[in-house]
Amino acid sequence: MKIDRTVVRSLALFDRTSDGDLDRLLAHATARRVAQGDVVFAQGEQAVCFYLLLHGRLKVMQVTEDGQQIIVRVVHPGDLFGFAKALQRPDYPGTARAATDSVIISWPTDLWNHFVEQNPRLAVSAMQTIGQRLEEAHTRIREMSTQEVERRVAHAVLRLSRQAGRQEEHGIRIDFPITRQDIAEMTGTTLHTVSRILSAWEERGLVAGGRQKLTVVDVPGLRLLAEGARD
Amino acid sequence: MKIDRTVVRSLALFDRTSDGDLDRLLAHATARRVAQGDVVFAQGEQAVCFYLLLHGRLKVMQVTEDGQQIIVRVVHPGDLFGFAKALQRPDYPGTARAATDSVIISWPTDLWNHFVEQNPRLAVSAMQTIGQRLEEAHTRIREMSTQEVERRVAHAVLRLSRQAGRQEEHGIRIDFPITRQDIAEMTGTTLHTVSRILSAWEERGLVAGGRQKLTVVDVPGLRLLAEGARD
DNA sequence: CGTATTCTTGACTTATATCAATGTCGGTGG
DNA sequence: CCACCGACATTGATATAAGTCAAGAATACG
Repeated sequence: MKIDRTVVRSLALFDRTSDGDLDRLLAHATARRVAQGDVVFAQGEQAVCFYLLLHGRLKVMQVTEDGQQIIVRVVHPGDLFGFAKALQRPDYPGTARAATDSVIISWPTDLWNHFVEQNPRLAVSAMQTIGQRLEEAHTRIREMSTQEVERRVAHAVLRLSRQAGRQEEHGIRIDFPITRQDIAEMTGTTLHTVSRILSAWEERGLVAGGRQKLTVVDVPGLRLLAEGARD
Repeated sequence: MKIDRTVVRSLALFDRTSDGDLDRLLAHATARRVAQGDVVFAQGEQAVCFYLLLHGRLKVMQVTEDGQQIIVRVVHPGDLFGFAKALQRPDYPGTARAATDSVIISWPTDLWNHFVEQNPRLAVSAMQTIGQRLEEAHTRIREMSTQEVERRVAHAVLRLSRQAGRQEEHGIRIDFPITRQDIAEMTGTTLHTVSRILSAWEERGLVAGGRQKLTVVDVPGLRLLAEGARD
């Protein structure tokens, strides 16, 4: 599949990369379409490639030994993912599955160190990307340690509306199919609790739900909840 | 204060750094002693320096708007910390406090990008360091999402005994002063619950406690608990 | 249409937080 | 050197948020 250079060029990751360097990077890259539900790589697999999402959405999941599942993160267009080599790991720590039809680029992992060493500015960019991800993880830890479930869910939904929201007539619609179960796995709770919370919010006119759909109707109202307003 | 080059040389971070490069790095560095309880940098402060811990232990903490505190991580000798610039942040996201008398090296933040760009192999090392930290964070998220408090505490204690343990007559002693409150803030629970759990463990001969002290007596036993053995 | 997900809702249980009181250690200063 | 004080720890009683169990309804899809 042909790589659309204008799309790649516009990504923040390559802000400071020269056209020449970009060409050299793309020379070794492969683009690929993945259909909704397809797995890009599975937990425990040998890490043969690292990836960049051009279009669509992916969910990265982990399963624990006892079969419990959590969503580690949602991959948005422009995000690097599956860079196990940066973590000194031979295998992928999670499974990446397309939440909607998507387009990805991949490189062989062997090239990671090479690219980073040849291309220090890219190294800085990549490091900032990972750094941001680390900060997100710490935010999540902080929320899970100190906040009750409803606030955590409120934060998660607001984050999704920011990162994957599309303005629609009645509010901001999360632009990919997402289940209550997904939200539960993102916030460390159960689908039952999420369902109850969303029902209550719908009652109060904060959101509008539906099967695998979610639209935030009243952003300020939700934000108030997220910031921990008492009653 | 004079920098001990042999100590620095032995760190994994500089594995692949040449002697010449190392000299150049250290030329701009400042070493400093910090006493127990001292703050190296505070949450929200302008990030003027980034640091490397040579000796001792630090706790990195965050306080939420509503005053709750969590321990983001424990810094061990050889760890980089306070590299806010890698996260594109102007300020420190947390507070670093010496848990015991420590020795640190610092560099001005301005030099971070410079060093990384001049020194691609260091970039790779640094990225691996951050990557490992990311993975630790994900582990913590996974544990908080899926495991009950006792298992989380067991994991936290085992991790500490691995990273900061010193073999003693009756077991592996955590080699810096640590309170029940600290453990609570590391696992997202309360000091009461931690106290109850540790008392129960002491009863069963798994650990030996004491004021700001903790010794793991029966590692396999604790590990069994951590892995989630039913009764 | 029927079949399979996804979602809702109610009743019940339980882990863990909260509230409250008391105990103990270890350093400081009189 | 001893007494006292503040920080840390223990432990019981009670409250409650959220999980579990169970059943059914709605929606999408083949």
